[in-house]
Amino acid sequence: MLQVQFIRDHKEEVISKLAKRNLEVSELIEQVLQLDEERRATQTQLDATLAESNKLSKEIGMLFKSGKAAEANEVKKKTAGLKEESKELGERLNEVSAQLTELLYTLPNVPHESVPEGTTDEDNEVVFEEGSVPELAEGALPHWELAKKYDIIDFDLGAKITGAGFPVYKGKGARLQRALISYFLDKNTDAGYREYQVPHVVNEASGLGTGSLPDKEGQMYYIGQDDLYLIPTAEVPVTNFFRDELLAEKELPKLCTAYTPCFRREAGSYGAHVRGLNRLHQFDKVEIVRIEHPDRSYEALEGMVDHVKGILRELQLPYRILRLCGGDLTFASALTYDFEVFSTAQERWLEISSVSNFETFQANRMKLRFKDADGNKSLAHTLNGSALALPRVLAAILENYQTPEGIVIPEVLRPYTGFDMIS
RNA sequence: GGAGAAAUGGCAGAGUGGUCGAAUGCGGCAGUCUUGAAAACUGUUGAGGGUCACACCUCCGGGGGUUCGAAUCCCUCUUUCUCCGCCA
Repeated sequence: MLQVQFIRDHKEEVISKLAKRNLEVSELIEQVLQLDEERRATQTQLDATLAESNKLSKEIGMLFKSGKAAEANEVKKKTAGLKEESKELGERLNEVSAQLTELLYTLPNVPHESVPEGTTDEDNEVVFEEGSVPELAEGALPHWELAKKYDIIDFDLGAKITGAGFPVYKGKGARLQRALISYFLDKNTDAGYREYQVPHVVNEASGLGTGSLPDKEGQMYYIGQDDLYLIPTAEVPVTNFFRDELLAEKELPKLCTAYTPCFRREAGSYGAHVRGLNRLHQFDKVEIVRIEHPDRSYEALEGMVDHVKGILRELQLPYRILRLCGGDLTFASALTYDFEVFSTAQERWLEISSVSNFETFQANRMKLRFKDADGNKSLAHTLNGSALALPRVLAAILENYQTPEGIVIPEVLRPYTGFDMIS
């Protein structure tokens, strides 16, 4: 959520920068500013009314104490109107504030200046590319065929017990999955991230904090009976550790990593591009989250990008990095780098990580602040990234490492799998 | 799931209707003393809104109510603890 103060001070800048997201918000901004003014005016009126009745109450208290009951009762009469007035003003204030918040919730984050113009994923800017695409032998298969051939992932079994998009990993497939999780977590903790295991369901406040709620697309699974949401990513529980916190400046940065399953309804996405592991309702992901000082958040973002690079390099997968254009940027993000691996048998790029700086957007929603040595309080910056999302990495490994003899396990994973080949 | 108790500032912990944003202790910060440090002593130290700055307003788990006035009384929700039941 953008800060009202910021919108007030940088109105034109907000409008022109949001135009990068192909949004025309000048009217909305006017409404916001108008509501904000009304809110403050109402607050001032309410404060004055309350001040007056506080004064009278004290007077009554004094009179009663000194035994002047008659005079006290006389003063009492004066408070009736004030009470009515403050009640009305209070209701109006709540209403205006709610309207303002609702409007602010509809405004996405202001893109960073380096975000390229554009409307779709076609306009994303390739900023880096590395690794070579392996030459596959004749008869190379897509991962869903390989999964069947070696009996390591069972989509039908998952469909039977749950539904489409909930695969069952079997035998060496399950073991490889576990190996990847351990490997990623080790890489992250080696880089200074503290490991967490977190709940896989969150409450509404947490969803609002990261911008996952309001959930207009119905992306999250909702458990109505208990008013909880299945997490779409570990970002939600982990970032919300710090909701309503006032950190000391020296506590920054906070580096966290967590493995969780992720649940996404993905309503309306069907077709060839969602085959196999390409898009699932439940998948595993290891996430990294950072809470940063505003002065260092972009440095941190680049550091996260380098970190993910290092992992892909070790796995020896061909990958590229995209800087997302304004039209493709997610709601809360100011700047996002997507990582894609090349899946050889499908001959397409698969997104396996998304690394973003949210600046103060989430911090403002969740009141995540820090205090410097002089006692000044500021919103912190939040960042996160996948390191990494499992299923597509698995898909790429299966496809890129296939040989006529079987699937070769990447060197770095062998200590974790305990085998070097799936055949 | 049933019965009971509790939730106060960074922490501990007073406060049961009136000048309480809240005693006291610890912690933090600043100073005195000291070559330096510790100890001791002195001062200071919650958050949000609002203002050029004051004033002023709000906040004692969340929400609602009673009252001229609520940390204090009532209702409700959440969480924690104790006991019982169930259970990986």
